[in-house]
Amino acid sequence: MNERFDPAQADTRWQAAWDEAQCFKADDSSAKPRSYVLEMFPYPSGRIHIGHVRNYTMGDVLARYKRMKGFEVLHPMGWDAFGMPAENAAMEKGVHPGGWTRENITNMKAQLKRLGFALDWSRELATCEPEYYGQEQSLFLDLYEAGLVYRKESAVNWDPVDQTVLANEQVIDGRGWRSGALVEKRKLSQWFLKITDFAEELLEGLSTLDKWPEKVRTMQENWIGKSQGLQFAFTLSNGETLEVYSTRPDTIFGASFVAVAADHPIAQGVAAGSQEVQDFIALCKQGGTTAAELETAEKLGFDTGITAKHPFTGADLPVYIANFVLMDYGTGAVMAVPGHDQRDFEFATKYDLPILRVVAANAEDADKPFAGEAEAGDGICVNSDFLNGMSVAEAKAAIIARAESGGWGEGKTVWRLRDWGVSRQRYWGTPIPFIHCEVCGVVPVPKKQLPVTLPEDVDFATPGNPLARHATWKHVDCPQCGKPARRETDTLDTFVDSSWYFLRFASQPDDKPFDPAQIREWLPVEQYIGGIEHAILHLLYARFWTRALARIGKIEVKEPFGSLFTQGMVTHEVYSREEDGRPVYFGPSEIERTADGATLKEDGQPVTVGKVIKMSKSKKNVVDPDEIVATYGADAIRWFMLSDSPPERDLPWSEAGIEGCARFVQRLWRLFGQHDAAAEGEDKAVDRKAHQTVAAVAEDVESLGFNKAVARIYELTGVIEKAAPSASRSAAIRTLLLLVSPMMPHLAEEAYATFGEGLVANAAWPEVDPALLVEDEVTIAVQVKGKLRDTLTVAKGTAREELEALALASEKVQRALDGAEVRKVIVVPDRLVNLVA
RNA sequence: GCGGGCGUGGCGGAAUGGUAGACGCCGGGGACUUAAAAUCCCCUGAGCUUUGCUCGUGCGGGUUCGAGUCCCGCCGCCCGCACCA
Repeated sequence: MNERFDPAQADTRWQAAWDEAQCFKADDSSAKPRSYVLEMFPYPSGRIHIGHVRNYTMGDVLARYKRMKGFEVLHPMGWDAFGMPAENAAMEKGVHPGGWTRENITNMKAQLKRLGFALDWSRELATCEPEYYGQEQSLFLDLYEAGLVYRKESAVNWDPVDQTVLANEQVIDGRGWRSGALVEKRKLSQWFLKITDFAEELLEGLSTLDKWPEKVRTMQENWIGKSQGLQFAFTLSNGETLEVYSTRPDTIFGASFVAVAADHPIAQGVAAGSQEVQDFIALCKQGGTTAAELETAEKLGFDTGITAKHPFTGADLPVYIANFVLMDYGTGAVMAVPGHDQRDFEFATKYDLPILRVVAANAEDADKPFAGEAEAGDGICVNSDFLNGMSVAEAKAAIIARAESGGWGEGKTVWRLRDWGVSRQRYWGTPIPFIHCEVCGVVPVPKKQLPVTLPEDVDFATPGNPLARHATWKHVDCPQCGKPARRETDTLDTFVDSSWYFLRFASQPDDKPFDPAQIREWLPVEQYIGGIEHAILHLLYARFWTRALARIGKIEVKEPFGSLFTQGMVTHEVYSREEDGRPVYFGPSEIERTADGATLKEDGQPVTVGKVIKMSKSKKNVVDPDEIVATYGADAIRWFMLSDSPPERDLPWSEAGIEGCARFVQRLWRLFGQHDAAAEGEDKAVDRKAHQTVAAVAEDVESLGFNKAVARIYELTGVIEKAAPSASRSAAIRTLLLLVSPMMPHLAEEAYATFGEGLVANAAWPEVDPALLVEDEVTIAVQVKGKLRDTLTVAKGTAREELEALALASEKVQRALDGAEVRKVIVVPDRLVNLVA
């Protein structure tokens, strides 16, 4: 063997060998148990970044490990290839989105290959290819037939920069999630998916996802936002009625005013005759929507002069227009109970409205004053006529029953979740397969005419939708009546593309989206790995799409991802200098890092070492995976991605760290070179350590505790290095090689080749001898009054009495006792002895 | 404001209620070398009167023979959500 491992030549050689042997091709007809390991597929931006490397390395280690454990593993890769950046590139550089995207895919695929991932490239897919999006159109038509797709005129979130419609989820603090531009409201005819039909199911389903992070489940639960309450109508003094919704109908006797949103019809009606009201409404709409602004925003109201009659007391409650009431939730109007709702409390305080107590800890507290804030908690009803004495829950049920029997209201469940608007006025997306005919209306494209492909000749010189202004593309004959008609020019939200790609990976026939039999074999995905930023959007849509396909009988599985893991970001220090009052940033490659600071290589002068934050181009604190691979090899960067930080937390990148990893690669190489099949002799300690490590690393990998697995591998390496040559030592070297092979596959292959046993990629995970997991000697802690004073090395299973005697015999213990009488002795066998004096 | 998470050496982090700081990085010392690189060995929480002792897991209490771990109350940081009736 060579003295040094040379990744530059070994990496590509083994990557070619795996391709040649088709090692990672998943066999659909395999008799082995299945394991589907999936990482979120990337957008083909052109270059992979270090976050991809971390994500895919984790998945790769798990996939390779599962293969070694005897599973038929599906570990595929593809491209989330539609979307805005390709059109931006077209506008900026004059390149075609298709050409730009496909070139990026070629580059990024080469980059992924250089990292040696065990992927089944035969199943590679790109959502921008007609083979994929044509099948998506077919599924879309199926959902349409099932009544889960519809069109409606709706006010949409219009992004003036991207010139497109955004879903609610894509609007963050009133700004487009991609462009950051302030979103406007516009009325457009839009395509929708009936995700609200699945609200209950999607909520219920969360409870079955016990291998998902609690945090993600909570976020989805909040997003779906189920609430139960009473909807009822007030009769107004002007003769109209006003529907309100309340989740606290038990507090109805505490209502002291009614509030409507600024854009509620009542408000609009009052505004028609009053400039003052119009000004107030304008003021309400002006308010910011960021968290900080909302928190400090003052409650503002305008008395309309109208009153509402209380259904029980008959009191006339003033109707206010209030800035804290939202038009798009519930009915856009609320009954305000200041005593038991903080917003109402603040409002009532400001406008000097009555604050009544209708819930108290007990009946004696019925007239207890409020301590400057509303009491939203549980208790019993007071000052509430027939509800008095009931708990909040009882009173809710009672009032709803009363309203329903009286016919003036009904119990109602309100959801925060809205239907999913999927229309995008863009070119680079899946064409929505419909035709608009003046005679027949909206007509689906017949399935045999699919795919509806995108035209190639498009211009991006002006903003707006290139499909809509294309000279010929949209002109077609109506499939029903044959008269001239017009194609739908909207394309689908790219989140639709990523809502079923995991099904297409499992099965990709030419003539249909997938084969249900294969879906049954592979799904659900055993382990899904990706970024937390997809906690709501992608993951909720994929769950919905899967359930929708299940409902119409296309598949059986209801939850696509059995276990979900969200990995942390890769971070790095920021280097900067102040120049002309603003910071100038430098990349890590321009910097010389010293013990207590950093200097710029170019001039040798110091730079400021800033915080460790997420890598971003604007701060220049990025490293290029390709450069790292070229310098240190694929195995070193893979090892770094797994080391030190727990995978769910952020991983701070450092140049010293990657060098340490590269050193360890060489250290292992030297150790592997010491493998000697002819060595003789047993070394029980080495045997034991090796077997314990196999068991522990298996456990760590299965729970994705890669940092712990790495630490154990270091330990075993240290033990073997120090051991004298023996058959045990050689066996341990071989074991170590197998353990690191999922993590450092190139190094492992290069060394394994000298054993003449074929590819380590096809090797089995080492068997564990349970007898060797148990130590026969243990170290016992001896404490005096809970403080460690000595340790004893004894045979495992030494009797309590003997341990106590040995402990008392210790000189150190006697000194610590200092003649005091031992009053109590606690013995935990094989663990410790505690002498209490 | 609500929900969730986290606070352990210079740094990343280990620790079924049972020897705190595994493992790695940084740093220091030494060996090898003409020299360097590479490699190997040793040290590396703080303090002290250094065969050893004391303190030490954000702060203050508590439970326990024994608490980083459990309970109560604070402080700080991070993430998510948010005038959702």
